[in-house]
Amino acid sequence: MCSLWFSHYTEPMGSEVSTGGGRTARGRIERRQAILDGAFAVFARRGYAQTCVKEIAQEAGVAKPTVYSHLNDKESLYREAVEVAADRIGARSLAVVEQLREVAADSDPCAPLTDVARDLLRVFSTPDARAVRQLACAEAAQFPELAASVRARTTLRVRSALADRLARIALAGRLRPCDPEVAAEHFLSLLTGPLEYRPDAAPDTVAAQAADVFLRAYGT
Amino acid sequence: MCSLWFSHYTEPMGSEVSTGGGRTARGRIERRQAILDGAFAVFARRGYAQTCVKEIAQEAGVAKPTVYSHLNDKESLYREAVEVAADRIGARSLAVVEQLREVAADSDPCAPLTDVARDLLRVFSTPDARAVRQLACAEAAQFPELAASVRARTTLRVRSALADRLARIALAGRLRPCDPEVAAEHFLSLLTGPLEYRPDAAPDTVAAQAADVFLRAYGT
DNA sequence: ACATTATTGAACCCACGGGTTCAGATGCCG
DNA sequence: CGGCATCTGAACCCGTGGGTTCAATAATGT
Repeated sequence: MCSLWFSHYTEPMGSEVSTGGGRTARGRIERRQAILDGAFAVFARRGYAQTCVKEIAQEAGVAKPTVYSHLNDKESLYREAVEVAADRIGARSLAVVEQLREVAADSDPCAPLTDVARDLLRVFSTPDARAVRQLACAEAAQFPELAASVRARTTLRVRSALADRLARIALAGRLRPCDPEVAAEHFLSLLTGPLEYRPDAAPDTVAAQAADVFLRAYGT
Repeated sequence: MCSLWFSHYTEPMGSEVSTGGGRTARGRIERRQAILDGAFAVFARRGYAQTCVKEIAQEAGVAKPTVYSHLNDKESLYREAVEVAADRIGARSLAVVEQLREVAADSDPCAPLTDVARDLLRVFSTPDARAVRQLACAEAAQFPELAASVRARTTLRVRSALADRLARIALAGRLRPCDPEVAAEHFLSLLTGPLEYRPDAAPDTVAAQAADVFLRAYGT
C-alpha cells in the first residue's frame, strides 16, 4: 500500500479530491501516520541524503507544507519513521520469542527452538526489517542516538526476551548451565550472521542449521 | 597509521611548504595515496553526504583542484578510498587465518582456533575495520557494487580461507564431518555477532566464548 | 451563514557544496 | 637557463533541495 502517490486521488472516498480540505474524515493522526509511512518507504528506497521532502509528500499523497506542519524537519521525519518501523519489527520478533513460554519443562526443546529460529529469521528477512537495519546503520554517523534507539527496540529487546526463555529451559535441565545472555547472543548470531554472507540463502535451512549448532553447543 | 593528518607536515622533508610545487620528491602516486588516506579519514568521521571535498583536501594537505586532478569526482574518491582500506583489512584478516596452516594434524585444534578467534576479533575491532564496514553499508543504497566489492574483499575472502583450513582439520578427524563453508560462517558469526550487541565488550573474552561454543558444536 | 482549521499549489529565498577556471608559483629535467 | 608538469588559492558558476510564505479552497462545528 501507499506506494502510488495517486492513492489519495483513487481512494473510493469521494469528495476528497483536488485542493483544499479542512478537518477531513481521516483524522490528523491518521494523516501523520500516512506521512510517516510514505517517509519510510521513500527513505528505504533512496536513502536519507537522496530523498527530498517533496518526494515524501507525493508518496503520502499530501502537499509539502502539510508534511512540515506535522513534522518539523527532514531529520525528525527520518527519526520518527525509522523508530516507528523499528517498533513494529521488534514487536513481531518478541511475539515469536514468546512461543518459547509454552515449552514443557520436561520435553526436548529442539523442535520449539528450531521453530523459533525459523520464524525469527523470516521476520528478519522481511523487506521492512532489512530496511530498518539498513536505515539505522546508514546514518549511524549522523544520528548515533537513532542507531542506538533502533538497536534497543529490536535486537536488544529480542536478546533479552530470548535470554529469559533460555534461562528457564536451562533451569529445567534441558540446556547445560550457561550465561543466558551470552547464549541468546550466540543463538541470534548464528541466525543472522549468515544473512550477511548469503543474503539470498533459504531462511529455513539457515535457521535449521543455526538451531542445530546451537543445540550441539548448549544442549545436554 | 594514516589517522593523523599531520603526518605530511611532520615529515622530515623540508622545503615542502606554502604554495606551488612541481614534481616534488614525493611522487605522484604517493600524493594520490595521501589523498585517499585523507578521504578515508574524513569519510569515516563525517559520512559521505556530510563530507565536502574541500575538507578532504585540507586533511590531505592539498588544494582542492589537486584532489580533482587525481580522482574524477567525489564518488570515485569514496569508492577508491574505501576499497583500498578494505583490501588492507582483508589482507590482515587473511594473515591471521593462515596461522591455521601450521596446525598439526594430530593435535587438538582448540588452542590455535582460540588464538585465531582472538586475533581476528582484534583486527575486526580496529577503528579502520569498523569504519570500512560502516562506510560500505552506509551507502549500500547508493553504491551497491561498492558494498559487494567490500564484502568480497573482506568477509567472503576470510570465510573462504577459513573454510579451507577447517576442511583440512576436519579431514584429519579433529572436527566432526561438516560443510566447511557453513562451519566457517558459524565461526565468524559467533565471533562478530556479539560486536553488534556489545560493541565495547572485551574482545578476548568474546573470542574465547566463540571458540568454545564452536568447538562444542563442531569438535569430535 | 460564519468563523475556524487543515490543506493545497506554487512561488520564493537562500545556503551549501560539487566541479571548473585561471593566473601565478615552483620544482625538475635536459 | 628554458620548457614542462604539477600544485596552489581564490574566485566563480550553478544545480539542488530544505524550509517558508501566501492566497485560495474546502470541510467542520455552531
